[in-house]
Amino acid sequence: MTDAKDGPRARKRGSVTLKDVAREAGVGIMTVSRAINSPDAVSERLRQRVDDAVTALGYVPNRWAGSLASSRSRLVTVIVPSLSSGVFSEIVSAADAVLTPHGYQVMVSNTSFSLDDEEAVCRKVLGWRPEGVIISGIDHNPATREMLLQAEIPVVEALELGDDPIDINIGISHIDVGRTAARHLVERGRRRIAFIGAEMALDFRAQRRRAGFREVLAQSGLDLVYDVDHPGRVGYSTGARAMERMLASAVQIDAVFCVNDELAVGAVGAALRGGRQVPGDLAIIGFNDLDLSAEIFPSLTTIRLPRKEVGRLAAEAVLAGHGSDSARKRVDVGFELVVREST
Amino acid sequence: MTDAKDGPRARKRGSVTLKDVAREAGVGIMTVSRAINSPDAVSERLRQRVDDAVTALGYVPNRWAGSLASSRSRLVTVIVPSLSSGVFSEIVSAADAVLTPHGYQVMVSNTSFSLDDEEAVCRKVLGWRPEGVIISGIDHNPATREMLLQAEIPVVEALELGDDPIDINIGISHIDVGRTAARHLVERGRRRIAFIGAEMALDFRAQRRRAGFREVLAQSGLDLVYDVDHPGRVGYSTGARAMERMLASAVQIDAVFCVNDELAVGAVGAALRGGRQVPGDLAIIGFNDLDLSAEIFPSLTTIRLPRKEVGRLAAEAVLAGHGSDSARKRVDVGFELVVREST
DNA sequence: CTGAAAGCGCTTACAG
DNA sequence: CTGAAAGCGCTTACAG
Repeated sequence: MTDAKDGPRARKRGSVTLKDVAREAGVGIMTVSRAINSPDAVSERLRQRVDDAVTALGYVPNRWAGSLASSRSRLVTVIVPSLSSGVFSEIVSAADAVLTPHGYQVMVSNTSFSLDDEEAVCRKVLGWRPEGVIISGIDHNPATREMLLQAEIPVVEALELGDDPIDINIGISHIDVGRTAARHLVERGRRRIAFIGAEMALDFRAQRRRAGFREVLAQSGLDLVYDVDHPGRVGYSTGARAMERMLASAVQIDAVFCVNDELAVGAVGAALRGGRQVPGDLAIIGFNDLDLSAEIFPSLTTIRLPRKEVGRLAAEAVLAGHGSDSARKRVDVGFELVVREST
Repeated sequence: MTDAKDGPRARKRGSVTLKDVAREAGVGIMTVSRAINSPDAVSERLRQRVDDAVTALGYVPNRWAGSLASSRSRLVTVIVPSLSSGVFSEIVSAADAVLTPHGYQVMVSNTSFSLDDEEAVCRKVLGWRPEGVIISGIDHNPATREMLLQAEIPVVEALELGDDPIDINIGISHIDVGRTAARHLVERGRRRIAFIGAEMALDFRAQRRRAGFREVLAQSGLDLVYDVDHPGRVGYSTGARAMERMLASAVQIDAVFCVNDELAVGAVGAALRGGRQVPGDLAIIGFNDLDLSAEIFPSLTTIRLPRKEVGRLAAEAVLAGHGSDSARKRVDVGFELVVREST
């Protein structure tokens, strides 16, 4: 209420504009604009006068106006399924580390693993006219694909490789991850093998890891003796609760593939607390290779997706523009089985 | 090069504007604007025609133009020391959860724990004219304070309580956290007490936890028998390496305060791997109560800062506008000692 | 309920 | 090296 009569719509008080700086410095607004954006194109004397005026007034250029006039937003959007998972924040962090030095601002949005939310989020962020989009995975609503295509900006689908990328695609085969996990457990002589997942219905990459896992088990004449999509969100506690329930069941089990490391770390804790030896009684393997996974005791065998590299490459692809260089449109960053103490 | 002669500056091809939609629908641009922003103010028939045109053309309103014209950005900036730490991403996530439903977009920036980077980041993000800023901690360069003050928007300093907040302040006393940790170890009968930190020089909150810790030890006639600011970034592996080094030293130690849970979890792993009993030989206490901390074995005693509540309250404070209600300008969310197996 | 005018704060050309 | 004009794509406020 304090600004009720400050003029039409209480015109952003305090908001210093180019015109104010120009008046203060006694020059035209173009000189101010130049002094700020290409200092070399302005005489030393004027540049100094402008700088003083900018400082005196506390001028901060308005990016909306700048973007609108120049058709350049210097914005890159990163769309991830979850903001709180360490996995995705590392990708954002890696992308940010390459984009920020180039003057770009990263804008993060999350989809909560829902394709419909993804579509809504996508529509919303395109309104900010980003110069590139990094989006998780290859599964999208048709409308989402269409929007992204129409935007005519570099679009990177990250984390998983698909057959029909929108533009650029950087990731790995999650089916192969599952296969690799299964091979490892089978080679270790495990036969009574379980699977622990959570939020499986929404996580297509997790579904494919599970599918690859079962495929290889089947080749060895095995099937999952225990297979659970535990209620609750992916996280350490869900992994622990799932393991507790599994231990309480009558089923004999000698190995578990947890669909990611968060579940696996929780499962290891619960197994130990339940008096089981890991890997003696129970081998446990995860996916992601969180920083943590090497440091718990016993340390966790897992499969490492080079997350930071994905973030970095995705950002570089955005900087490079559309994936016109066809060789770079699809990058398999590969994954690595990291054998540690838990198997 | 493909768009070299598409007109002046290859005028964003593909970019559909309000005018295009208006032409398609056979109405004025104001009707389109209204049909989109306040559908109730437009006749059913026209609204339908506009909707059809929007869909047909794949129109996405340009937020730069909208923000510029309306002086509303619907943007809230969150400035954190690190993007990859789970602690900060949880705060961002909690803030996002309350802001998104209100039509706001959260923009995250990180300072790498540097006050100078913070100042630069601040200057940069204010150019996007956010309607609110949530910033970590109470330690800022004078220029940063000045900028934030001038912006005349709600500013929330989060995570720690200070004497002279810029605007709104939501957090806890980190000195008290340190005191609480010390009291707990002393009450448990520990006497040969160590401290493990990392990146201490840049982390003022961590410094104050350490100060409070030492203060209470001194009251019991004790001092740290081992005190390390381990090289490397805060993280699980740094905690593990610090513990390994400590175990290799000649000093007798029966308890450790790790300045945060990431270090503490790594330290627990390394202690176990080094053949120590936790808490038998060594009690370990951390700070933060990561989701993980309750699930490792032995589970970690720690001090819980209600991070999600901080994020939520900060976002709500931004929505409520300036902290004019003085009772709400300073919120002590409190912390809680969570005693578990590691002590 | 609908629309033509003016303007948000910049940058892009274009003149000097 | 410097500046006045035009315009980016919207919304506000004012008429009908």
